[in-house]
Amino acid sequence: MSQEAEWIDQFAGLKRLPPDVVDILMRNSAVVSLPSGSRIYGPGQAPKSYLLLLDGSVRVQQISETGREIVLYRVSAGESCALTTACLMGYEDYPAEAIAETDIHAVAIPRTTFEELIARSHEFRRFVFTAFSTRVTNLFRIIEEIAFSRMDIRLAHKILELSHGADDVTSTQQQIASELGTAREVVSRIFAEFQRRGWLAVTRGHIKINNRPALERLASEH
Amino acid sequence: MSQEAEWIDQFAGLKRLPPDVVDILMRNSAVVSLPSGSRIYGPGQAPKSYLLLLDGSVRVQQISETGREIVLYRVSAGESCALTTACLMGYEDYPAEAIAETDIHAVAIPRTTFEELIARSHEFRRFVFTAFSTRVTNLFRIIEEIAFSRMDIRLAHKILELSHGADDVTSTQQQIASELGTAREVVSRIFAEFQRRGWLAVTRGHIKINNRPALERLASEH
DNA sequence: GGAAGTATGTGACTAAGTCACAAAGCCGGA
DNA sequence: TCCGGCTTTGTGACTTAGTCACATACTTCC
Repeated sequence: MSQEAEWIDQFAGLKRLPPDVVDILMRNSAVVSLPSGSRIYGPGQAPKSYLLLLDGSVRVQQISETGREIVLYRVSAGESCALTTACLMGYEDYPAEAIAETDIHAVAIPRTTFEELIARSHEFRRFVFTAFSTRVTNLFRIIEEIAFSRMDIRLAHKILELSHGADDVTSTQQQIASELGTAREVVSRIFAEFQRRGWLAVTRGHIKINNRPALERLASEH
Repeated sequence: MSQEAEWIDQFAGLKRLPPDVVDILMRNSAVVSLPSGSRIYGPGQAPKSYLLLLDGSVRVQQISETGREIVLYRVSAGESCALTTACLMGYEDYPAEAIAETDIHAVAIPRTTFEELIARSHEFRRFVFTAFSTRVTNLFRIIEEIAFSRMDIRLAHKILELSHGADDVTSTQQQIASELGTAREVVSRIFAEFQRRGWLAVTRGHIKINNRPALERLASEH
């Protein structure tokens, strides 16, 4: 129980749950582990429980018939698979694919327990709906980006995002292309231009940022 | 009250609500009317209540800085503004814009009542989450289309959708371009090609379908 | 009938995606 | 250590999509 009391602290939105609700949550949830690379949900693999991620990272993406991919969002430690849950509750098939990017630990809440928590607790509702709206807002942003933004701007943005403030990014061009839903050749050509300008140094599987302000300036153009 | 009892029948998912829940719903909701063209939500104009559309049609769209638009989805009579509501409950700003396409009548449920209904009724939760997952599924489909589909295929698809089974569509090329998030010139050129093939006849503000099977064949190429 | 406003067509150009293939880097085994 | 196979990256040639500028055509209404 003390171990369980620990995990709940990872979720800011759940800290204020009343004790009886915490009790229901604890009794009916389980901590699960999955190895890196496992497919958590996908078409024909409907979600069965609400997941709260304790550790690791989950990538949610769509794959086209021609094999091109686009990353819709990531679920990180301390977050929940909010949209999946909507599909779970609406009994709809989940049309995207969720892949564990690292080994992960998560709390699994069965559908019936999830419903009970929703019914009982204002705080839990708030937690769930806030997660929803964050994801939906983010999806809207992605649609806007794909439809209206230039690829060089999106790429500058993505490199800065992947760098986490450091100057080195370890990723292949194909992986970055998949993040953005474009073709590898396009990434290669834009990188060539960025290198020509002295903003980056690109080697196999690796990008070094040499002029962060320039990238930030370009990224902010949208 | 009999008038109110009528509107609830328009929503298949609400028919089985228990009487006490119906009572709460009736006491705390109001039927509102808005003229065609009114902006219902938008950035800086946060939703204040959950809307159930009785009559008319609402277009939810995004507008880029350069003025290009894209339609995300429509809310029709008998449906709810599900995504908006998530933002309402999550207290996040709604990043898209909802416009009444026709004069509309809708039932407005205040946030606090909405929460009470969610807490009390399994059927109401089911109704809300089903609407939610339908919208999210649809957003995923749009992202896939924008990112991976050819414009001629998307355009064929859209014309068939706008035709509602008839052979005439009344719409300007600019309106169709906005639906698809592309530029008017692109629509004009693809129409030129469709006309060359004898599939369409295009006049000012009007499209006549002359070869529906051909359009369907192209649209189904996905 | 003409003016103003709206809608459509088109050329020239840039950006992005596709296809085919070459070249370079990496890794493991002989 | 060197070689072969695999992965990653680069590039030319081409198609598709979006942008900009402007011409032309249709409508409406005075």
